[in-house]
Amino acid sequence: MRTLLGSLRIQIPEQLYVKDPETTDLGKRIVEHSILLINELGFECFTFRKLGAAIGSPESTIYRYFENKHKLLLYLISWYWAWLEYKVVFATANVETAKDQLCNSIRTICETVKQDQNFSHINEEVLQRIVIAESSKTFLTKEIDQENKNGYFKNYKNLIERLAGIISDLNPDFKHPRTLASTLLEANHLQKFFGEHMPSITDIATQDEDLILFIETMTTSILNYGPKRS
Amino acid sequence: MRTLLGSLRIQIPEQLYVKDPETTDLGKRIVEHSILLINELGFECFTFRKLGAAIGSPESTIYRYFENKHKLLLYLISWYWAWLEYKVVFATANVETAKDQLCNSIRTICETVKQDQNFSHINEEVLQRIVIAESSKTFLTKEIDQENKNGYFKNYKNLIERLAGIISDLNPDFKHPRTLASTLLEANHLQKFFGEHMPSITDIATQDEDLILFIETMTTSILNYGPKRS
DNA sequence: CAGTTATGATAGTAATACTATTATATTTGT
DNA sequence: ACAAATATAATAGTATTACTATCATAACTG
Repeated sequence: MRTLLGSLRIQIPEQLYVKDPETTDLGKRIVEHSILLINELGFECFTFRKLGAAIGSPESTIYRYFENKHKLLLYLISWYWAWLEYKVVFATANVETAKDQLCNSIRTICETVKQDQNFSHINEEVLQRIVIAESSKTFLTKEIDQENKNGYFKNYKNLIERLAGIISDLNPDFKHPRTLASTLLEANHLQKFFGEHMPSITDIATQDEDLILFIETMTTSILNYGPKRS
Repeated sequence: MRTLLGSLRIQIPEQLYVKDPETTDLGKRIVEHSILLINELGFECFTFRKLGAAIGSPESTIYRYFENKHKLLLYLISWYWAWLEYKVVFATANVETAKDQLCNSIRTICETVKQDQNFSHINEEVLQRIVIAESSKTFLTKEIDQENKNGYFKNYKNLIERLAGIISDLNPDFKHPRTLASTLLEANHLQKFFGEHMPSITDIATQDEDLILFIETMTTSILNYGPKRS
């Protein structure tokens, strides 16, 4: 992933920030420490004041980069979706069959991120934990329709679209490629969270393999079964 | 459903309230109007002060029934899970095959609630909308482990356990009945939400039938495919 | 080196999430 | 029927949050 992060820039909808944090050291420090602090405190207890304290700047400075903490979260989660989409692109490049492409994509999505590819100021491992615990809060709001219209969820949609494309390649008759894509993406988060915090309602170990098996089986079986005119 | 609500009481973990709201008129008014107000404002903008204004009582009175708005939400969502479990029990009673039991359960879970069975102070139709948009906020918090230990999610777990039981009856070899149960339950919410607010990433019409078809197909195909030693 | 821009330091405001106090109803026991 | 207990109303107060505003200074830019 070194080359990826070295040469390609993760594109974030510019409506999500006031000033692009990638353009300054301070901006990068804001992003870097917001990830650590949201993970540590949870989004509800996270405040710009605390973030300011963590980086030694007043909260008013952070407002020059992000309008509010909700948009900062949207920014971080958007970053993750774009990053994940690139990982999926790489994982499916030069792969012959759509079946293998889908398996590789699922594996990419479900694999717990390991720290080692962390060359930028963004700690992807911690960011993934934020995505698992906080990402649904970005859209489960009363402002969803307006924010969706504003393009805040573009990167999420792109990822779903890409997965749906692979699904359709594998089975062009399948009627719900997008629904399946978003279901498997979110099921991954949900089950990871339950595995860690409500183990009694999971049958899945905390290792990745078991969850990948479930999601792979679910996906391939619905695609095999779905169009079969029996 | 008349008899159900008339004779059976929905059991809510008593840790969720300070004083049982079912025991007084005021308590019922608090519950009734909290449902309407959370639906109207969204959970973030909902406050005890506004709820007090809606029922003509000071906010301090509401604190005598619920410790805070998070616990009030937990109470409402718990109520829904218990209610849904009873609906599943009725929908599967006297049904011969596990296959039909599962189909009836899925139908019960996925059907959009219609207002007519609203005999109590609880408007189940509106409550279902709250469940769709807000229920994941009950567990996606930093306090999850403690709250889980305290039994706040008992009713949710009961429902998952019941569904998992039916799934296991249908296919005793299937390794992930709980995971499948929680996945289909939450996928239902997610897709209903996306269908209404982010239609571009769904292939599912806003009618129930299409979503039920997807979830039924997903469930039955993984159960057919899963254990098949091919 | 003047002018712009970014940041720091500090203050202020309305709203939120409570807690506390006291007065007044209402219910309950005898 | 009346005292005692309890529930609710009315009101006030506090720390924190989510901002907004102002001004000084530092840093970069033409």
